[in-house]
Amino acid sequence: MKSVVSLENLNHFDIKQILESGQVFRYHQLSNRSYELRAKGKVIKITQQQDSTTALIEGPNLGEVEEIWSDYFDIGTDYEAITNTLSQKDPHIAKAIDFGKGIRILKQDPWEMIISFIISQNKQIPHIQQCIENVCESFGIPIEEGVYAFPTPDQLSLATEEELRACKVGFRAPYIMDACQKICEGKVVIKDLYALPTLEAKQSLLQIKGIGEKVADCILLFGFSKTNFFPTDVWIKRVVEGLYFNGEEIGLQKVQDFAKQHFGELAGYAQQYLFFYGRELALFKKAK
DNA sequence: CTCCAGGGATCAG
DNA sequence: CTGATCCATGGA
Repeated sequence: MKSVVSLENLNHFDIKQILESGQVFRYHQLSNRSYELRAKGKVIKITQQQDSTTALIEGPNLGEVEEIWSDYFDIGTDYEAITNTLSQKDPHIAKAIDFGKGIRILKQDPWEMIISFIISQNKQIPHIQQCIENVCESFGIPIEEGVYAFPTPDQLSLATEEELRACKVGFRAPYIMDACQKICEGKVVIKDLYALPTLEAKQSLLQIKGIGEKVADCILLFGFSKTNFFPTDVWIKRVVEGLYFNGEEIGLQKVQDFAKQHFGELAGYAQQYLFFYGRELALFKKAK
């Protein structure tokens, strides 16, 4: 049965900016302020109303539980305070925030983040999205016609390497298998990672093949709300070098060090604003 | 055709 | 420890 949930009294909430800032993959635009989103085992249509302070969430079998979605969209976090603090750091981040002040960092499923960002390495965003859909179709349970839930660890652990390669994940197939194995055997325990000190949580994730510095940071930021991490990919590196170092190539490590000391505990939020700003305006494209 | 993508594992020095 | 090379796949 069709049901509707509404999020009200929203601020710092722009559905386009939230979904298109690179943190989430299973969505597509339906119309101007309306998107289909596949998350939490559901397919929803989310539409931001004209007044911008209300968003309607529609879909089958949503139940009456609004908390699920207000948690997912991080409604409890005070973005006014975050953006005020960050904007005072320097004019560049202030401009990036002004450009994308409706961004929020979603609270996504950690397991889905693990697999999604393993797939993401050395791929373009549309390819990542396609591969994830392939994996869901092959191993997830159907939600509705033609749409499948993200497979659980148990479900995905049944996949053979050949079946995974058929999903076009290429050399990442063994990485996915290793992630399934370590989660299912309890070598990496997702629930425990929330409580662990952030660096220990990261060390745990780094045991999984295919998870390195950047992928681990994405998983921690988007799946575990560890908002002090600053995932540094080729894009954010170029943006930081372009804005803060006059376009000079200072290297990955120095970009990370700079972000950590400059943005401190809010580095993860800063990364989202800078990523969306740099990517949306196509600033600092390839070096040559 | 060549180059590269929200990188990481592996190998060479 | 740092740097080069390889890894599938698809689009520019």
